[in-house]
Amino acid sequence: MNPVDTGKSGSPLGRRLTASGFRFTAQRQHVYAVLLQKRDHPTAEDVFIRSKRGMPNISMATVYNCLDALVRSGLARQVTVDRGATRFCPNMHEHCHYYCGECGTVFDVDLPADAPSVPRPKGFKIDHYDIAVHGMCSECSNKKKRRPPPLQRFNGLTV
Amino acid sequence: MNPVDTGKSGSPLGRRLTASGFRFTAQRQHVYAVLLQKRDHPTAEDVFIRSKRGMPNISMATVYNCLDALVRSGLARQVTVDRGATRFCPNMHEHCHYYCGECGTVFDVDLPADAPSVPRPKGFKIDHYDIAVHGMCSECSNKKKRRPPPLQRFNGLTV
DNA sequence: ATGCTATTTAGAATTATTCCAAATATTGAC
DNA sequence: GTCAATATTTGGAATAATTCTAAATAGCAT
Repeated sequence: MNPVDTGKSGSPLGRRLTASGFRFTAQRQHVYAVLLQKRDHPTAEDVFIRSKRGMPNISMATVYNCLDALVRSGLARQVTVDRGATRFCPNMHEHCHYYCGECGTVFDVDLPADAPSVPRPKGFKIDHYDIAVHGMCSECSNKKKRRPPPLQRFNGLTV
Repeated sequence: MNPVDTGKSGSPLGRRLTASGFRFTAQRQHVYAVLLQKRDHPTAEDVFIRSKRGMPNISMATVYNCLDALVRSGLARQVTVDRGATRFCPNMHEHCHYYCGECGTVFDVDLPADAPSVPRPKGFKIDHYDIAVHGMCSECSNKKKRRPPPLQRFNGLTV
């Protein structure tokens, strides 16, 4: 069915959860499937809405719980590129996130093998690192070029 | 007075703000001084509390506005290492943030001159990038080693 | 099948941030 | 320096994001 796993208890998903001390539940399986299905870095609320399609009674609290379990089990990553809702990403390859401050899109770019390793301060135990690149995607820069004037500042907010 | 600037209108601060289309105000000057004073990556609320010491009538909305203006003027950076309140950092050198998931501390580590540059996808205009290293600081790892058992899981939260 | 305990649920509660409208302050022009 | 134009500040309300709670349910080891 799904490109990656989403299987029963003996599946990678089930094993990962169990190995991290979590139980394998229908909700976690479903939320994980939802994450894999559309890799557009959805927020918890996005995941909630998508999850309800196949599991109408799932609750927001459960979605948060499942996402946490997935993150703690190494099956997904939290993406906090800016203020506002946290997003989630099931891509566990070493990659960085490109964030367009115009339209809010986030996309992955795999890091080259000769990864830009980070300094390791004495005593600090590194779990993982996140690289977020902020800027403007090509679509948005094109739009900007065409329509330059209609731009005003209200209370420090550019609209 | 302050190690960096914080001066009057002709100061770096004033010039930076003006160059970005912002006005130079006492509140922005004060908030910036507060940021420089204790570089522990305070949240907006921390900044609010600290700012009230020298400027008792400043409001939370103003603190947000000032912090935004500073960020947009290139005088401070937003630090979003995890869910929860955004933090602020006046260190504009190229550096990365080390975040201890145990105690929540964030500290800076300057990047070596031969910086780990990131890929530049075609058409994407890079403004800046953030590197957040997640793990456990030395203090916390020491504490953990000494007291290993008292650790329980409540609703997916490790306490 | 049974018991222990994690998980789920709905909704309340909390936290973080943004919005609003009126008062005030800054800046540039005269 | 005065004035007008407009950005900023304020306090409070409103919204958004996340966490908490207690009771019902379900997973897993025995």
